[in-house]
Amino acid sequence: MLKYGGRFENYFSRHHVTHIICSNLPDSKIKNLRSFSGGLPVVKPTWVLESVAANKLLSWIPYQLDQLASETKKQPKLSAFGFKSGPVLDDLEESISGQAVPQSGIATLRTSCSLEANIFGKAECTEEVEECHSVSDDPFHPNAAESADQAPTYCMENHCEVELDAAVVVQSDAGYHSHISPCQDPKSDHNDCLEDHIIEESSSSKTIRPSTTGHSTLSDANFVENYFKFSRLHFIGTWRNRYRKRFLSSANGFKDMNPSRNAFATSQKTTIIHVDMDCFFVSVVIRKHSDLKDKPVAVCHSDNSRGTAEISSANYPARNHGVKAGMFIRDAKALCPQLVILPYNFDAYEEVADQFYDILHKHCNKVQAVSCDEAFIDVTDLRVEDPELFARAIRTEIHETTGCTASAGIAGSMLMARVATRIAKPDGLCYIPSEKVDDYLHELPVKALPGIGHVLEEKLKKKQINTCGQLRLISKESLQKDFGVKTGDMLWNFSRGIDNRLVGVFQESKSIGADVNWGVRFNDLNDMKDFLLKLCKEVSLRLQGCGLKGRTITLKIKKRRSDAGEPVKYMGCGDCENLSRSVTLPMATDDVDVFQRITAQLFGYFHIDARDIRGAGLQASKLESADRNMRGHEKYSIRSWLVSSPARKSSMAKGKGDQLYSDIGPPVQARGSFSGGEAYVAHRATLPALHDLDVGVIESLPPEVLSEINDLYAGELISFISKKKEKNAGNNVMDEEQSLSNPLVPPNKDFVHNVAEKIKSSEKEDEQYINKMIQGLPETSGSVTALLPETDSLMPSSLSQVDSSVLQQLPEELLADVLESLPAHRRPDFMSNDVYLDHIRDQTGAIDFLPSNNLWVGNPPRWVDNFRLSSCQLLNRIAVLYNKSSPRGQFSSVLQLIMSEYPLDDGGDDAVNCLCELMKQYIKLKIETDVEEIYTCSCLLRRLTSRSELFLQVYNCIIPHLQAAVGETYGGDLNICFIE
DNA sequence: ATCCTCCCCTAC
DNA sequence: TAAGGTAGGGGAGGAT
Repeated sequence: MLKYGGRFENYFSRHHVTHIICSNLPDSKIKNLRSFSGGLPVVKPTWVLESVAANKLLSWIPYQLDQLASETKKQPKLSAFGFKSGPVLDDLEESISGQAVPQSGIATLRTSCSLEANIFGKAECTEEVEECHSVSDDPFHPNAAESADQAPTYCMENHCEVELDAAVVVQSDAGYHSHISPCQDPKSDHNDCLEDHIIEESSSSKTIRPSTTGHSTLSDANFVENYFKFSRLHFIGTWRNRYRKRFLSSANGFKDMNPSRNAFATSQKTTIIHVDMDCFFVSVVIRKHSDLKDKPVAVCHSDNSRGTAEISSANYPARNHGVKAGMFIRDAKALCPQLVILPYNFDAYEEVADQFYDILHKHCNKVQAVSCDEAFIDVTDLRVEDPELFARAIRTEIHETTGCTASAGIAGSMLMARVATRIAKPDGLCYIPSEKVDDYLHELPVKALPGIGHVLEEKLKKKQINTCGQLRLISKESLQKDFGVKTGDMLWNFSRGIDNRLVGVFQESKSIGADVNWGVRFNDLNDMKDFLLKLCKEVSLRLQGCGLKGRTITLKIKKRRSDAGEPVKYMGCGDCENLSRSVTLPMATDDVDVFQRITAQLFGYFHIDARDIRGAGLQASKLESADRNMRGHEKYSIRSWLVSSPARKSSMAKGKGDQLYSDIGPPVQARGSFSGGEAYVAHRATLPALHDLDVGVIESLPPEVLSEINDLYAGELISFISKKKEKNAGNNVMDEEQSLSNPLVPPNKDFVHNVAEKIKSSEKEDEQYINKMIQGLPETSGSVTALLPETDSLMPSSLSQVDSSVLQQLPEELLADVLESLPAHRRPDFMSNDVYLDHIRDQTGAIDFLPSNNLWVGNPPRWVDNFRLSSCQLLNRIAVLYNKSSPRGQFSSVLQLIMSEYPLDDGGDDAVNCLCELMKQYIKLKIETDVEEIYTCSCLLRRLTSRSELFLQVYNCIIPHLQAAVGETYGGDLNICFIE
């Protein structure tokens, strides 16, 4: 902002700016902005999309100025030609006045969108500013630079305790009683003492806890962060990632006992050992307190015997009283009043799990981790003489090292090894030789088979199937019919002890996500928005922690069932409907802002009352490594754009250019994607020959794009252009004059120069056309049609080539002329009707453009994934699909798609008009019900202007329309500018 | 036929 | 009060 200096002052007054919405400025700059603007209210809401990088935007500005200046030269007094007053006219008139258009290109930043009317209530300007400050205090806010350092959770490494303890000290938040565990204090030896201690901690935490923290999203600003710290399920769920980092990223601790015998493996009978620690969470916590081992102990967050805290793990003495994992503490205490409740000690779990796996890896190179306390090892290759002896040795070592017991099962398959462990528990060993599989399985309850949970168990029960023996009586076909092909197959195999899975097959992550389904309560949608942002942040961090990016983003919402009351479980989610929506992007991302946008969009699909939300989760799937993603990016590079698509190249090649400005180029995101000499050598041969390029088009590209293309041609492009210009200098006197006389026109981006180039390199009819144009073309057709090469008519070949906003401002008679003179057969299928309808609607006021109130969008159809369509094709498709009108979705998702992946090159006027019409109708449709969606659209659209002339046109057409609609609907005439 | 999304189920 | 996460697999049904 400071770059533009004092010009801003003029800018604010000239445009009657009343509010400033800014998305991406630090507070210090906001202060400056306020003073520049003479104290205008600055709104910095969290929902504002992050704006396009200033350098990208600015790269297009000279280009736009070019066009403006050229047009205004030819049409100095637009009103004289009967143009109706309107934004287009205003824009043009303003630029004619010369000095009003700053060279810095601020004009292109000007835009209008006044949504505070809806979001904040427009009367409370001062409060908006306050809101702005409170938002910026949020550590999760994108503007809070330090937020990345405050990453919570275990995913980071093993610093958990340090971080948490620090948090306790710094925040004076004594709520984390479970980490002030008495078990960490070797002096606390007595049971009574332990209990006292815990009770004391619990009660003290109650009194000390600041009022700002709490048990729900309503009362704790850092709820998500804290929640994961304290969640046992989160610990379990994320453990595998930590394990991978520790044990699979290096050969550390691995030992191949007998590599030379691998060759015999095939002839060897497989031997698998399943090792499982006994009641892990309890054992670890009491491992140094032998006096507790015979007493009933359970691990739980709370010792409040009236409460609904869940027992996570109970030792065998407790189980003997009927205490089970998952039970509410009040029920457990009812069954066993003397039950000792101990808090979690996640760090201890981590430590013991490491010891456990150190031991396994030390003895065997084929280890498959199931969880922190359970693993399979394949000892076939070790050719141990006595697997039982081997397993016993491991169990002993585990016990000696960790102070906790482990049970083990030995069998010929993972399935049977697991069944064996189940029999062996607690603290035992069981070997099931293959000939005894049937004996063990016959009476085994089906629920004991892996993959059969309570639902499947119930279904089987209904069919009188309780044991594996009974299950075997059912034919495979019947099982597959009732439970599906794979599940039926699994049931059939497992009931016979058949399991062909292999130990140690490393699996890549397929998805990464974060869910919170406890303590989730919202008063309104702003609460939800905040919460979703935190989820986005969390998922983004987790992805980055794994070096992955995701293409599919899924939002899950738990919605209270209408008949469900407050859940039995304190702050639980209760009986909920589970909803989920996903979007697949063509480019994988780990960008929190992208997540935020998409998430907001997905959330919009649910149309849900914030007060009914009981939980939410965000997941990224279709994962790609961040590195691979970079390489994939090259697909969208300028090089590939140049070499891969004849259709695109053709419009840049001379003699074929339909539109001088149409082929603006590939997405700016492709910049810098390749510059190495090798790439040049490899691809130079496939580039179009220099003399095939249309110099005018090349020259009109933004400098950095031009520079990149120049690199492609090893620097020959620039000199080629210079030579070409010298050669043509004599014929371009007029250009020079115009260029000099208009200080706004950068010399190397002169529109008329391009036209002259066009003349030089075009066929005869083009020359004829341009001559006509210079002689005094009717200005009525506007800028776009003026650029069209018409060989036999001054009229555009179809209305699709006309900027409809210009068209609408034509004097009525002229419009009628235009419409009538069009050859009907040249109208594009989907567009001509739209424009006609606009015209007719003006006269009759009757025809509804929209087939229904539903606009297609939602997930992209498959062609989006598979092809790189030109934006023109894309928009055609959008229009077609739009008219088909499948009932769901928001337009912003289409724009999002366009922005994130499409090479915005050959839009063409069809695309412009199509999108303009779509947008107008969409605005009309949504302005009252979902103004934020409209806002999102306009923001996306605006970002696209920096990438494509096509969207610049659409944007210029739409914004006045939007402004009018906002004014009409909300009665305001706010003029708000977006500042990068 | 094959893929996709939106669920549900399962395991720890 | 209490911290009901995470991830893979599969099925139904629809789109291509």
